[in-house]
Amino acid sequence: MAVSCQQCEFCNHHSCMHRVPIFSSLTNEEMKQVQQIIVHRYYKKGEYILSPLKPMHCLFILNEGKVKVVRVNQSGKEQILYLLSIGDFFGETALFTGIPSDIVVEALEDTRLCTISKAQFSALLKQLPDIALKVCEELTHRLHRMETMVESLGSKPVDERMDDLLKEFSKKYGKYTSEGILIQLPLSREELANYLGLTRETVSRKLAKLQNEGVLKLMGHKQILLIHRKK
Amino acid sequence: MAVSCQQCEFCNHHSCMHRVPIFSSLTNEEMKQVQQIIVHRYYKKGEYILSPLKPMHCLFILNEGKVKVVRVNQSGKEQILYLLSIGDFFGETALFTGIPSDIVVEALEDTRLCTISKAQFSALLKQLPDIALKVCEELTHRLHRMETMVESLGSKPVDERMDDLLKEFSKKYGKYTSEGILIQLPLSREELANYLGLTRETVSRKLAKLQNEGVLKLMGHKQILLIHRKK
DNA sequence: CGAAGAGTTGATACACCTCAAGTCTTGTGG
DNA sequence: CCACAAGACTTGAGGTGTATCAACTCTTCG
Repeated sequence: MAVSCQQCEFCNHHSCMHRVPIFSSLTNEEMKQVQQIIVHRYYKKGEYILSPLKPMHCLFILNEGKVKVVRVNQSGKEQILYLLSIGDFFGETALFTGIPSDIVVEALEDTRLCTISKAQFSALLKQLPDIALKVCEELTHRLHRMETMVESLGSKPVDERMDDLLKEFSKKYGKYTSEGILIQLPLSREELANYLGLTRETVSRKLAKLQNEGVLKLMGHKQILLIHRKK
Repeated sequence: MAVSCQQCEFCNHHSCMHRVPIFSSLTNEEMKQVQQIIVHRYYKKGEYILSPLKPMHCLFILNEGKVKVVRVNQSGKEQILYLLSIGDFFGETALFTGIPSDIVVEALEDTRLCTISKAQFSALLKQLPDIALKVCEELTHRLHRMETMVESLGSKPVDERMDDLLKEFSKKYGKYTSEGILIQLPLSREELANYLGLTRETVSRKLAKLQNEGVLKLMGHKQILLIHRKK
């Protein structure tokens, strides 16, 4: 259950502002002001934060935890669009367009986030135009990310998509060890498949193949050790 | 060859401004001011407007014609990302991020566009913050479009992707006639394939199948008649 | 420790890709 | 305006890789 915590023990409001790119250009005074209108919310692992059945017209900014952003099509198949972490935001579609929300956002871990209502964010943008610039930058990065994903799904062979995924995950979730890079997987095999446009079985087989080739080592269901030399 | 036309016979500078969403909120006075810094360029059908070999750090706004925005991967395969028409812009990646340009933009028809240098656009955004808001809106629409494309390439069967393409094209390029919707195709079969993540042969076969089913009628290489009842 | 859920592996089917040959458009030049 | 050549498209045959279905094994967590 989501807990709203205008003043809660979990977080230092001041420090969390600094982690958010779209507010990075603000002065301390301005940040204090933004803190006034932020509502903190807390979600447990597995909870739905947003879905077409439960639309919320506000901007969500991730403060702690990880979420997946998913499209579910008519036949029930999921396509993962984003894996978001600290500093990332979502909910922009409802804020800047009239398009009804068609995404599902689910907490992959216990997650804490800041929310700002549409009305208050609009007012904020008018008052502190620098934020709009930062939002443009962030949106452009996101757009570039999606374009790369379109290229990948549309015209890259599956093996290459797997390599790219391992590269991405080693950067985002990997830790260097003496034997290689240890990746803490935030997704199940099925979710990996839904990210890559494949089936769970194919992902299994591809990972097994890479293990046989000595590229990586599967450590239980939730960790992968990338052997050095291959990135 | 690109022709720069600060004052040219092709275009009425004033009227073209009104067609561009990102400038739609401006007063006449402000529009006049924007017109001062715009450089018009003209490209012939088939010309490359932008490519990694010829990066240009400016915002491009389409005034007349159509362009395709493409990613080309190492093995030479093309993935079409966007088909842009009047009022659309591109070049935002170079403007808002430090990411080197990795797209190719090619004129599908004789094309006229407005360009604004990075420096002047930055100044403009500071001076007229409403523009930044409009840019956010447009970027969000583009992002939503790309997310739909990711969903489509990642988790929709090919037949459904074809249907979606026909729907999209009938809206963008179709004209109502007594027999159905006549689509003027801006793309070759190969380009359609590069848009859908398929091969030219598969597109041919799918279209032939739809023709056999009475859904559409192929009229030469560049037109499709969508028979009524099926959208 | 045990049960439920997640993952793996195998056999088979099928859809798309590849390669190749042939046909049709289209636009140009006579 | 017609003929023709080049390019675009279509069609066929065969191969490949991923999806599907099913049985089984392994992790994980209460």
